[in-house]
Amino acid sequence: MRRLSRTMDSTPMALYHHVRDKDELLTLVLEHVAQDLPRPELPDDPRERIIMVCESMYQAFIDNPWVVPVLARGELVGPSAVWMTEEIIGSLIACGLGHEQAFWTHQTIWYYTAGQAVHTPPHKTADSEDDSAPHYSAAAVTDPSPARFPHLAKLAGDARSLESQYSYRLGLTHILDGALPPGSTVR
Amino acid sequence: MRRLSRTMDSTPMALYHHVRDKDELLTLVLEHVAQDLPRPELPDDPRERIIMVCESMYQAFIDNPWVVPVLARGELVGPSAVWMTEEIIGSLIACGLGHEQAFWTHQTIWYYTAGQAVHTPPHKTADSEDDSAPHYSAAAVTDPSPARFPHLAKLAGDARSLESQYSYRLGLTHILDGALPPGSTVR
DNA sequence: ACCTGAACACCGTTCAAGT
DNA sequence: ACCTGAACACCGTTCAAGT
Repeated sequence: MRRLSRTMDSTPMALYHHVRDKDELLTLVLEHVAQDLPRPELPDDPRERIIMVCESMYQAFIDNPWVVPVLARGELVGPSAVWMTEEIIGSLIACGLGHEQAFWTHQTIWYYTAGQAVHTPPHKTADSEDDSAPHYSAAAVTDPSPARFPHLAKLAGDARSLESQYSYRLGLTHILDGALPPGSTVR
Repeated sequence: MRRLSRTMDSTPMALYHHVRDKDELLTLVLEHVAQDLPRPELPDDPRERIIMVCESMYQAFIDNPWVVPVLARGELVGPSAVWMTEEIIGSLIACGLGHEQAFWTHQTIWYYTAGQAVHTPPHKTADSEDDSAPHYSAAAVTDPSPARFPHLAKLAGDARSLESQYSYRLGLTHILDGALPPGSTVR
């Protein structure tokens, strides 16, 4: 609130005349973002629809990282983004799931998406400025002892390239493969 | 830091003589928590091993919710918890995955686990006290218009019971079913 | 070596007051 | 109706000083 009011050359308290709370402000911005989300043309195949909706949802989180912790508090999604939930559940049903299964699978997808979004560092913006203040940075698990952690040791070298090859889509397709009835779609 | 020092009847600055940073302190506590984690006896079947390790990982997050955002910053896991990663990747390989596939599937599981942990509200502790300060609470998607959101409308009534029936294990098994080669285990 | 006090630059929010 | 200033109760951290 203080920072925002500063960018507007105003006082913190001016904001409180338009908004009860920081929470109310966040909700309003959330809905604003939700309204601006592009609504892509979806393919006919329900499995492909799910993937496309989920990827735009994921992209929305990457573009607006602050949203994820706010949504995690469980308040609201911004009504203008509800079509995504509807679309995912509907397409899951079209893939042959029952209503309950569809709901649960949506839940799984949601957790996966939010989890990855939380762990994806926000865009390096211009004002990152490479800080160079050393702070305390813990030694990562760069070289695990091969004796105790043989598999990690084997992976250690290629960790970066492996991580870069991982994609949101990969995990999503695994979830779908595991949740959808076999043969629901050509694949 | 200030709050902690207050509970110790000390000054904020006393802490800084033992620790460079808030980050260093967090890392130390993180490692302390990691060391106290119970290490369950694991079954022989690799798929069951994965499930058991993941569930204790998930339980650890539920018990220590503050850990999740800290880990999300990507610094460190606490060396004493690395055995979990090793165990999961090893068991995935034992299920028939290649090293890369195992790494990626572990990644998927991790995102799913973190995502669900973030969304699970912390234990209602005694000091929650039901606040009763109304604040701003957004109207949830309780009754979606059946015209625009037919599936959500159908689910709306049972949302609570459906959510309560959902379990961490369900999503996890879906991921495993989708990621593991077919017939890798009896199922 | 270990701790303290004062200070700096932040937060969200309340309350009484100004136009 | 809209904005302000002073105040309260918070943050993490630095810096000079005390024992």
